Order: sequence, then structure tokens, then C-alpha cells
Amino acid sequence: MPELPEVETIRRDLAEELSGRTIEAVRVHQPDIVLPPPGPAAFVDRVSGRRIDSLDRRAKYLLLRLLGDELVQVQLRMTGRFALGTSLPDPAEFTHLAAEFDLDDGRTLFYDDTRRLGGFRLLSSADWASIEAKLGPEPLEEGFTAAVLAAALTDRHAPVKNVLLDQRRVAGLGNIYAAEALFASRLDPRRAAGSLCAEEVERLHDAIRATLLDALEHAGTTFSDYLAVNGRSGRFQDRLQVYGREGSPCLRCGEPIVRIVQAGRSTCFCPGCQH
DNA sequence: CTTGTACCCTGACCGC
DNA sequence: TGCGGTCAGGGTACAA
Repeated sequence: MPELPEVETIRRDLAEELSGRTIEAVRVHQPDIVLPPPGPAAFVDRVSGRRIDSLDRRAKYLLLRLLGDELVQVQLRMTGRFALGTSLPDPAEFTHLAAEFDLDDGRTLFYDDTRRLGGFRLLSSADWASIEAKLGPEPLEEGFTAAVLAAALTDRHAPVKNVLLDQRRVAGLGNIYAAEALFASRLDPRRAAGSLCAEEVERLHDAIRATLLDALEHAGTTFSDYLAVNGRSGRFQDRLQVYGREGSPCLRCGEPIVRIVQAGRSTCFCPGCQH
């Protein structure tokens, strides 16, 4: 379940190792993880021999920028994982190998994806620009002010939790950190997004940033599937305040945490102190 | 335009 | 011990 902190952790793990390296060969074992266009065979053909200029992240996408006007967009979705080395470091953790990228330093970048919901896409800069333009602001960048968040929420009748998950409104939040940020700001996830007053938006803004920064410092959350590069676990799961705590007492007021379903996703919150 | 729902996929888990 | 049903959720497609 990689969200912004998990994808950013992976980007940091890989950036120094991959920048400047040439991809000498590509093997795709699970064709459905390559999203067309161009299709798996053409993907292999067009990525082989290319040099990686740099690694970026936008929302939950990892971007391998290639020399020449193209990039590989990676979506990990639920179970995508990377390993880097001359062989798989922990074969027990990589039992659904989906693709391999041989590098010019003798190492291979392994991609494993149990459920194959994730995948790769080769995009031109122009195609990426049109996708990128539809994404909301990056919550950890300077430009993400309380006013920017207010603009994303205003006039929305949908529950604030749903709006936080909408990547067109705010980029990078997923189910775990949306729930955590709402708990930290003491806001009921069922509230209509547009009903938040300025002070509440400010609280939510501060909570989103603080939660994501804290998670990033702890290399993300390993709840069930996520692992950073080479099987490294995150440590933020020990710091979760509400996510996955249904029935347990609220760490702030002692009321039992409840779980509801919003937009087909579970939301954990405390009815005692989130209003 | 907004909002809600189904779907993709596998493995873990639960009740019987 | 096995077996069917449910759930996990990111992103997208599509319907209302």
C-alpha cells in the first residue's frame, strides 16, 4: 500500500544507484504489468539500451527519466516491490517476479508484484505532462499552503476523507495517511469537505504535512505488503494512531475506534474526539 | 461538472 | 484438513 512516504522512500533508495546507469536488457515475465501503449514487446525494445538520467516522484508515481525525451512511469499500487543487486537478496520475499532490468554495472533491478495491480508505462515528456497536469498539489512542497488546501476542499459536498483520497485534489495521500491526518486534526472523516471552517482547514493542512513528514522519517508504513528496496521494512506502523485500530481505545480520549466504509475503502476514526 | 460503484488481482483470514 | 466467502485498496472506467 505505498503512498507518498513509501514511494519517496523507494525513490531515495534507488536514485543514487540508478542515476547515470544504462539499462542493458529488460525481461518482462508478466506482460500485464506493462501498460500500453506501447505494449510489452515494444516496451522491452524501447527501454533496452537507454540511460537513466534521474529518478523523480509525483503523487504515488515513481518516474525513471531516460536520456532523450521519455520516461518510465512506475505505479506500485498494492504489492509492487523492488530489489537491486547481482541476485535476489531474499527470494522468499520475491516470489512473484514480474520484470528485471539489467544494468551496466552488473546489477539487476528486480520488480516483484504479487497481485500485478502495479506496472510500468513508457511515456513521452508531453504525454506525462498532460497526466501530471491533472494531479493535485504535492503536500510536502512549499506551494502547499492552507489556502491551497482550502481551494481543493471548497464547495465539495463529498466527505472530506474521499476528497483527500482524490489525487486530482491533493496528490500522494492514500487510505492510511488520510485517516491519520484526519485523526491528528480531530476532524470527522464524514464531514462534507466544503463544510470545514478556515481554522479546521489550517489544522488539517498542518496534520497532513506533519503526518507525511513523520512517516517519511520512519521510512514509511509496513502494514501488510509494502517493503522498501531489497525487503527493507518501514517503521511508521508502530506510530499509527487510528489506522487498523478498530475496537481499540482511542489514544487521545479512550473511546473505541470505529471502522466505517467510505468510497469502498475502510475508514478508522474516533467518534469521541473527531468532529 | 460531481459523485458513486465495479473491477483488476492474490493471499490471508474466518467460519463451518 | 479443506473449502468457499470476504477483505485488503490504488487507480481507472463507467454510470447516474
